[in-house]
Order: sequence, then C-alpha cells, then structure tokens
Amino acid sequence: MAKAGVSSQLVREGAGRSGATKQILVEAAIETLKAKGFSGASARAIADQAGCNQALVFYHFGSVVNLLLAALDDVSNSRFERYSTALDQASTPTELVDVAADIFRKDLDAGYVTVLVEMIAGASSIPGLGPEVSTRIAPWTQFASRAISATLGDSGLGSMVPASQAAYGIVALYLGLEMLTHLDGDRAPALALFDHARQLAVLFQNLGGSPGTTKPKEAR
Amino acid sequence: MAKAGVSSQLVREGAGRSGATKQILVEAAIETLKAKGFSGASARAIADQAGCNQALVFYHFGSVVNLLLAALDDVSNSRFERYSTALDQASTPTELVDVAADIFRKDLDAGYVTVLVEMIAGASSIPGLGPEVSTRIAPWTQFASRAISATLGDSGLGSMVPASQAAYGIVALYLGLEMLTHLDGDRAPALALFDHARQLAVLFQNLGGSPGTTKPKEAR
DNA sequence: GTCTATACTTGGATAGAC
DNA sequence: GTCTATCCAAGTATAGAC
Repeated sequence: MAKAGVSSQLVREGAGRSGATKQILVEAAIETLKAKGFSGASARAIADQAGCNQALVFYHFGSVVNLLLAALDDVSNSRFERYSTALDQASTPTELVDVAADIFRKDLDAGYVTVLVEMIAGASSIPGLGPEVSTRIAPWTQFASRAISATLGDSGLGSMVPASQAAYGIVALYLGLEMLTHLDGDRAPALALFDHARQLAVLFQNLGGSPGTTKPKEAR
Repeated sequence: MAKAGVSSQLVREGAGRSGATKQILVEAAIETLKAKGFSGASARAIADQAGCNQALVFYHFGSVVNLLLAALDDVSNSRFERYSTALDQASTPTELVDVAADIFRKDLDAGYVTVLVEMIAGASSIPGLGPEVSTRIAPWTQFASRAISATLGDSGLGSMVPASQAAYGIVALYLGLEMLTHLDGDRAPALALFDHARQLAVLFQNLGGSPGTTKPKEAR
C-alpha cells in the first residue's frame, strides 16, 4: 500500500510492518482456509485477505497449493512448539488430559485445526497433494505418541495399547472433534468430552494405573 | 445413451437401467466426491462420471450443491439402514465393538465416510451449506447414542459418560480415522485401533462392567 | 517487489433444439 | 428428458510497467 521509499532494500522485521509479504500471505492463507475452506482459498481470496495483489501469490510461492502448504507448515510448527513446552508440565494421565483440554480449547477457538482438516480433505482434489500433507501431519502423531508414552507408557494400559496406535486415535479424534465443532459452531460437546476424559483419567489413576513411578495426587 | 424408444414415458426401475438419471447422477456424485473431493466435484466432473450431460445436473437438481446434498442423503440413508440392522445383533460392549469394527472396515473400503468428511469440510466454502450438512449428520450421532445406550447404558461407565456425549466422540473418531486413512491410503492403523478397543471391551466386561442384565460371555 | 493487464482454463448456469 | 451451444463469473498463471 504505502510505498516504501527505501529503494530496493530488504526490510526484515519480526512482526507487523510491510516488507515481509511472504509471511503476510502465509497468515492470510491461514485465515482464508479457516473462513472459506480449501475450495474457497483461491489466490484472489487470499490476496484480498492479505490486502495485496493476487500476482504476489505466484511470485512468492509459485502456485496457490504451495502457499497453502506453507500455511500448513506455519501452523504445524507453531503448534508443535507450543505443545512441546506444555507437555513438560504433565507427568500423570490427569495432568495430560488437563493440558490436552487446555490446548484443544485454544486451538479450537483460534481455528488452527481447521487448517489441518481443510488441507487433509482438500488433498483429495489435487494430485500429489496427499503425501505432502501427510508428511506435515506426521509430527502431530509423533508428538501425541511421546505425550502418551511419557504419562502412561509404563502403566497397564500402556502395555495393552501401544502409544503409537493410541496417538493415531487421539489425532483422529482431535480432527473429528474439530470438524463437528466447526460444522455446528458449538464447541460445548467437544469440551464436555474432555471433562469426562479427565474424570476417567482420575478414575484410572485411583485404580492403580501407574503405581510404580508417579504417585497419583488426586487419589481418593 | 441408447434412446429409449418409448416416447415420453417414465421408466421406473430399481437398479441399473436408464431412465432413472437422477439416481445415476447421485451415484456419480458419490463416486466423484470419493475420488476428487469436494472441490473436485464439479458439475462437469460428476456428469462425466455419470456418462451423461452436464446440463442434466441443473435440470434435475437445480445446482451442484443440491446434487451433493442429495448424494449425502443417499449415503446417510443407506448406511443408517445397514447400521440399524447390525445393531440388533449386539447386546454386549464386546459385540458392539465387533459390529462397529466390521461396519467401519466395510465403510472404509467403500469410501462412504469420505463423502461425509468432504461435505463437512466443504461446508466452510459455501454459505448456508453448514446447517444442511449438520442436519444430515445428526442421525449418525443419534444412532451411535442409541447403540451405546443399548449395550452399556446401564453399566458404571454409562453413568459416568452420558451416551449422547460418548456418541459425539465416537462419530468424531469415525470421521477422523477416515481422514487419516484416506490421506495415507493405509487402513491398517485404524483397524488396529479396533482390535485394541475390542480388548478393552473384553477387559471392561470382565471387570464387572455390566453385571446386571447381560452375562459376559468372554469372561476369564 | 509490487502493481496492472491480460491470456487461458474451468465451472455454474441458462436457452433452445431435438 | 436429454443434448448442444453459449454466456458469464471466477480462477490460475504470466508478461511487463513501475
């Protein structure tokens, strides 16, 4: 919009100011995916959201799909970072559920998981997109697997259901809850599920789920 | 393609023959949604799949979205019918998991859930589509709720987690597993989860989950 | 790097012949 | 009911001015 004046100089700043059009486009792509879905995320719609020109999408990313993948990368990275620090605070199943519920609620409101869902669903439409998306989803499952192992890997349940497979289910549940929540615009049912999951976690701990390493704090 | 010869007469047959172009278009829409996703399900693509003309989409359904909704209706009805008969065979949690796993595997291979997923994800793109899709998803949750109530509604777990909320989670999991399976083209992880769910169901029954009404057959 | 302009393609939808 | 032909809107992508 406002001309830079500084001729042909790269302006590198962390946030807000112009110059980092690439990042602005990525953020606009995220917003557009959230608001209009995959098939609504055209170069024109994204550029409109970004407040810049449609041609810049192709200049910076080569194609719309590449921009969308960059958006997925951005979301994945930022979420992954956040999750990792949050995980360090959880050592018992109950704490894990608490942390997961807290993260889920914030992600739900922020619409981050919508980006994943739309990209996964949209992958059917474009040849070759599937593997690209799959690669970017993998860290989520791995993270969930680590989290599960860390909190109840040594318990009886952990030996029955391998962490990696439980993680697969958790990620699936995460995606499915996002879909339903987004569809109905009502996050209450999903959040209620986390309340019950917490109750079950408490029950599980009290039943002597993990007697060896960590003493359950919430025991009867 | 081959002209009917019978002038201006409605040919009503259950399957296969021409005349019921509407139904052919519906089935083509389902196939196209499965193969190319929501944003790939254009009037031209569907008509191509149906082997008929693109204008017929608008003649019979008025718009592409209406056809897609008709396709969703078709899938929902046929699945709902199938599930209802299958449910009658299950009275214990273990049997429920068995039935659910069997249904899920067949649906997965047939790609029926893909239609739901694509329509839910695509609902973001088109104003007003969300509620329409939501209405057609509701029976699935209701069905799951009934199934859960019927098998473990009277158990201790049933009193902890209301059936309607558990059903919400099950449907979400169902959708999420479909997404991941479809994305990776590998149904093994999802099927493995059902194996573990069955183990847990057996364990649950043996722990005296539902001692009152139905005697667990698989008890130690 | 960013804009305007434009070429090209695809898709939704309608009109009219058969 | 089905087809051809067509219009129009929207999308991808590129060329070239600034």
